[in-house]
Amino acid sequence: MQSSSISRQTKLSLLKVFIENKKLRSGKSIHAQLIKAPTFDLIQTNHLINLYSKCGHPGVARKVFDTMPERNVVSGSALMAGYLHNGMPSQALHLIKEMSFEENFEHMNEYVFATALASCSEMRALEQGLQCHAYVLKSGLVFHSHVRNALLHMYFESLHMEDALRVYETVPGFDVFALNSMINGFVGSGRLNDAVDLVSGMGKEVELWDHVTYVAVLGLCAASKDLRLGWQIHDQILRRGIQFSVFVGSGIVDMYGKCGDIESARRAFVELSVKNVVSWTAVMAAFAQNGLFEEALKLFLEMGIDGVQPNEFTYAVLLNSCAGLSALKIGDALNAHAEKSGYKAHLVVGNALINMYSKSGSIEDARNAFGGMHQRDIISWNSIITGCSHHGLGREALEAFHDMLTEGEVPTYVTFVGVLLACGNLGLVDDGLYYLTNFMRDLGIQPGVEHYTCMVRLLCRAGQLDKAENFMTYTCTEWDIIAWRTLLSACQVHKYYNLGKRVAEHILQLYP
DNA sequence: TTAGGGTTAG
Repeated sequence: MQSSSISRQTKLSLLKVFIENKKLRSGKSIHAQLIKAPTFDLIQTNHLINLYSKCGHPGVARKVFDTMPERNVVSGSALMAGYLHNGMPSQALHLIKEMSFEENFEHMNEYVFATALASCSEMRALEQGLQCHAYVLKSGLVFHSHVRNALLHMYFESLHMEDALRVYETVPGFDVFALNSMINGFVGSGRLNDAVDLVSGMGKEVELWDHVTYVAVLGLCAASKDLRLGWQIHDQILRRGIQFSVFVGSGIVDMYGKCGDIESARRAFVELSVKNVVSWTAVMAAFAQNGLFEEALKLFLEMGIDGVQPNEFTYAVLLNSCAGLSALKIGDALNAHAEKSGYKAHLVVGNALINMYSKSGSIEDARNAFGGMHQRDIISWNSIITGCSHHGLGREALEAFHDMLTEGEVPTYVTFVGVLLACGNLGLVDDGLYYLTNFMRDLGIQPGVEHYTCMVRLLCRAGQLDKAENFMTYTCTEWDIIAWRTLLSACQVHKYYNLGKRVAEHILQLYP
C-alpha cells in the first residue's frame, strides 16, 4: 500500500479500528507513514499515543508524546490512561502535574480528572485524591458522570464511606457504575445490612444491573452467608439470560462455597463453559473452606490436565488445604513449585506457607518462611504469633508481637488470642490480665470466648485454680466445652479433686 | 481523538 494513496481520513479510520482491536503491528505501519509525512498532524499523533497506550506500551506512547512539536489536553489524557491501565498510576499523576505547568495546554478536562482520580484509587493515594476532589468541585467537572463515578469509587474503595455518601447525595445522577462502587464499598466496610437494603430495594431497576453488579451482589451474598439471597440472584441471572462470564461464573461458585453449599458450588463450576485460573481457584477454595481439603488438592491435578497454570491465589488455597491435612510433604512440594514459578514472593503465598508449616508441626520452617517475606501484613504477624504460641514458644511469640507493634502494625482480635496463649506458656498471669483488660480495651477490641478461655488456661497453668473457677463464674460469656475441659484437666494435674468433681458435674449438666 | 465499576487467599 502506497502511503500517498491513503487519505488522511482513511488513515484515521484505520487507526481507530487497529486501536479497538489492539492490532499493534498494523498500527505501527501507519506510524511509519506518519513519520515520513512532511507536516505534523496533532490528531493523528494523539491516535498513536492511544494506540501504544492501549496495546500495553506506555513507554513508546511517552516517546511519541515527547517528540510532538505541539500537544493538547487529549495527548496528555491518552497517555495518562496508558499509564493507568498498564499498572503505572503514579506516572499518570506525575504527568498531570507536568501538564499543569505547561502553558500551551488548554484547561484540564473531565477525561484528565476521571483518569487522575482512578489513578488515586489504584494507588490508594487519598491525599492526592482530595486535591483532585477540590479541583473538580471548583471547576464544576464533578458534574461529568465519569468524574463523579471515579470520585465515588475512590472514596468507596478506600472505605471512606461518609465522604462517598456525601458526594452521592450532593451530586445528582445515579448509574450502574455508581451502584457497583457503592455495593462494593458497603461490603468492604462490613456494612452488609446497608448493602442488602440497597440491593433488595432496587425492584424493577435490576434491569440496569450488569455483569459487574452481579459479581458484586454475589460477593455480598458470600460475605453475609445469605444463601437465600444467593439463590434469588442465581435464579435472576438465569432468567435474565446474563452471560456466564468467568467473572460471574466464579462469583457463583464462590458464593455457594462461602455459604457452605458445596454441591451447588461444584455443579456451578462443572457447568461453566469457560474456565480459567480464577474459576478453578474459586472451586478449590470452596472445597477447602468446607473442610474438603483432599478434594481441593485433587482438583489441582485436574486443573493441570486442563492446561491451566496456577497463580498466587491457587498456591495459597492449596497450601491452606495442606495445613488442614497437616500434609507436610505435599506442602513442601508446593513450596518448591511456587518458588520455581515465581509466586513465592507474593504475600498470600507467604502467609499460607507460615500457616501450612505451623499446622504441619514444623515451626522452624514457618519462622523461616516468615523471615523470608519481603512484605508482611496483619495475617502474617497473627500467623507467626499464634504459630509460635501453639508450639510452646511463648518467648518468641511475644517477641514477634513487640516487633509487630514496632513496625506500626495494629493488633486485632486474633493477635490477642496468640498473645494470651503465649502468656499461658510462660505463666505470665499479670501480663495476660493486662492485655485482656487494658490493652484490648484501649484498642477498642471486645474480648471473646477465645480470649477468656486463654485466660482460664493461663490461670490453670499457674496453679491458680480457684481464681480460674471464679473467673469462669463471674465473666459474662458463652463458655463452651473447651474452657470447662481446660479447668477439669487442670484439676486432675493439680489434684484439686473437690473442684474437679464440681466441674465434672457441671459439665454433665451442660452436655448430658 | 482521551475517561469510570469486577472474580480467587488468610
